[in-house]
Amino acid sequence: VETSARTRNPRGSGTRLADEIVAAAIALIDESNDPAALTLRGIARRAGITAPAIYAHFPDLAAVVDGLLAASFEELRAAVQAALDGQEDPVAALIAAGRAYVEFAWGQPARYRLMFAASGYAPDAVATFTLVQQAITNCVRAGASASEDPHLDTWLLWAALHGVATLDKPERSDYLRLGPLNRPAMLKTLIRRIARLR
Amino acid sequence: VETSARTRNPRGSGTRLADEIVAAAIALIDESNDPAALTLRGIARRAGITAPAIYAHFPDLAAVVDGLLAASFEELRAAVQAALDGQEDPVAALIAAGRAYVEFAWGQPARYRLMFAASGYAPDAVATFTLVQQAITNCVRAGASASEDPHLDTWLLWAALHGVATLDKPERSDYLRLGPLNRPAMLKTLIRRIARLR
DNA sequence: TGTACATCAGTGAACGCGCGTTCACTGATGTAC
DNA sequence: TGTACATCAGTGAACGCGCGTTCACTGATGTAC
Repeated sequence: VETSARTRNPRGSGTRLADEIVAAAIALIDESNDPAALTLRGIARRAGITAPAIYAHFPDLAAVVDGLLAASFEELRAAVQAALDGQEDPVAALIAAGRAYVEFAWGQPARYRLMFAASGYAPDAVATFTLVQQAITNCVRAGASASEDPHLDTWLLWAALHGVATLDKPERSDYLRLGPLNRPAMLKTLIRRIARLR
Repeated sequence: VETSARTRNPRGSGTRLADEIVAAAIALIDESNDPAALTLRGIARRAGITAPAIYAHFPDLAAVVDGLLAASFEELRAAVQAALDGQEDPVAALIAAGRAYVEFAWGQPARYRLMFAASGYAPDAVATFTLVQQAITNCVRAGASASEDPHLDTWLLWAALHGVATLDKPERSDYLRLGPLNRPAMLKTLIRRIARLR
């Protein structure tokens, strides 16, 4: 809830409030950790405006959510890209990319779930998929992976990362009586086996 | 929506309507494919009773959902158990179990998502986890798996299956431009690599 | 066998709430003269 | 430089809806006599 009065945007502000609305939606779902909290009125409250003001920028609630999803997929892609850029060695790069992916999901679990619960997510995910596929291909070229089908193996790896991302919220794992598991090492093992790293 | 008049349950019916209410909740989420459809009024409509009648059997909506979750985890465990029982060879058994797990999720995706979105799911999942761990251990004993830590590998496999279960709804995969992937073979490959089958 | 009655599974009306969306409006800002 | 005015970002009240939950009740069923 915003207390101080909002200063109204200047005349030709164009998409400025639109961006603020999407940012408010992101903050709302990330902080409440509950996709059901994503209501038009809730977003408006978070943005410090009244609900009808949103209609000047989006036709309806679904359009705001679309904006949130587009921004989130781009954020995910950028996180994976940054992880890849930070490593010289192709194996280290692939593992860093996997870790970045999972950490994005752990960092904002409700938003991540929403991204992949929506039925039309795939086009937005292709860019990230391509990054991972290229990372595996780089491992193969360097002689570090025995993958015979990087495309298929990217798919398998993606599915596994998605599973870790959504199943293994660290605070839950105690219930599964997993003992003192070493999470980074586990993730590395998973990536090594699926991507057939040597 | 039920049209004909319901015949009222006999006197000492005990948990009978309670079971019918849970069954109605399951039918509702499975058919609507939308967790938001799980409302108390919706469940009552589906069960052919009025909403207040539910309160004689459950304290509130959350209790009905708890009943749905308990029944669903038992259904999942039974499906995996049945798959294991149908195979002599331990490797075939493990693969059949993985397939049964994923098919349960594909068969009722909204319900499966709800099962693992709830924060306290883990105790209910332990029984199934134990089955898979035993299946891997059987492979190791038969000399068919190189796993050195079946508990850890069960965890990795579970996460991967969960990822396939929730990411790879078949009707979506075309968006990801996966081409004509052979799903059963993919799943088998994934299980083989993670469980280190020979 | 027949009748009065207690039981209790389920009903129907009502409540307050937050929701998405609409509509007429207000008032600060930039521009024309 | 000063004033009238058009623009338009955002407001406030209102709508109908489905929700969870409450309450007093009804009426078929089983039992006591």
